Amino acid sequence: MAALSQKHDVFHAIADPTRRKLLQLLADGEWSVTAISKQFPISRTAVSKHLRILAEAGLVQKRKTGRETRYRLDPNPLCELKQWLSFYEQFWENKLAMLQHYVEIEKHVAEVTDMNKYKKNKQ
Amino acid sequence: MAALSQKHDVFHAIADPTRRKLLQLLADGEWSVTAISKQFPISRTAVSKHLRILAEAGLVQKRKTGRETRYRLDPNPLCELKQWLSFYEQFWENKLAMLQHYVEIEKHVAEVTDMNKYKKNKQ
DNA sequence: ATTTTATGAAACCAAATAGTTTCGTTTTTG
DNA sequence: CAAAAACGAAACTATTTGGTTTCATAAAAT
Repeated sequence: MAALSQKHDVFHAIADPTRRKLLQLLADGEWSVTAISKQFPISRTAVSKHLRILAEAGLVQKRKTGRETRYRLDPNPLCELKQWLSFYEQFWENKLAMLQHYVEIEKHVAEVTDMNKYKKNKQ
Repeated sequence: MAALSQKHDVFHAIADPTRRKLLQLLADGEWSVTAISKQFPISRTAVSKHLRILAEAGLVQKRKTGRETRYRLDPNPLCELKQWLSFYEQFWENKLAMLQHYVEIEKHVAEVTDMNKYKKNKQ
């Protein structure tokens, strides 16, 4: 269900370093294609194609405003990645003491997950 | 040390669905190339090449025993992925609304850093 | 000693990737 | 209206990818 076998999934989308940089940039807000392109050493068309791939993976959303097309981050598909990762965390959490910081996050997640059992709808 | 810019990084390694299945299989223990190949519809040589890519990314380790080469999971490089992901977790509050508690810290950082350009994208 | 098994290297191939340049369309600006 | 700006589609190219088959080598089994 989460693993819809579309042409461009999240794993593929984030495999490219340029696309990861695009995501990082778009975390900052909404940008037009030209504005984005100025931050990269490749052509506008190349950037545009990367954005299309990110959009197909659901990682960005586009909005037309006049002659501009603006893109913004949509991080939701990264949940699939997180789920995938979570499976492997059991294998490393005992090994790596150096990840103190991120292990802390895990603790939080674990606590929250436990809280699910008696959660009150807060929305 | 984790972020060595080698030819096959973690992001690239896990982009391929076959390689993800390999990792999943190897989570189960140590397997010889032939044993692994029997679980896949592709040739042994193809599996072998995938394993090499995984090994270059540090995600599996190999051990020769007699004429066999056995591979096993090494999840440590996934930490880089986790770190990458952790940056974006602040943005997907819909899915992990319950993490608000923790995310508050991150939001503070984000606001201070990006005060000028911060835009709220409600949907 | 011979054969079988396990494996990687090499050569090859089709398709996908990441990039380019060119061109047409739409919207804004002068 | 005419020119410029913003963009995507299309055609083209070089490289990478994921797969194959073939072959050589080392270890195990007969």
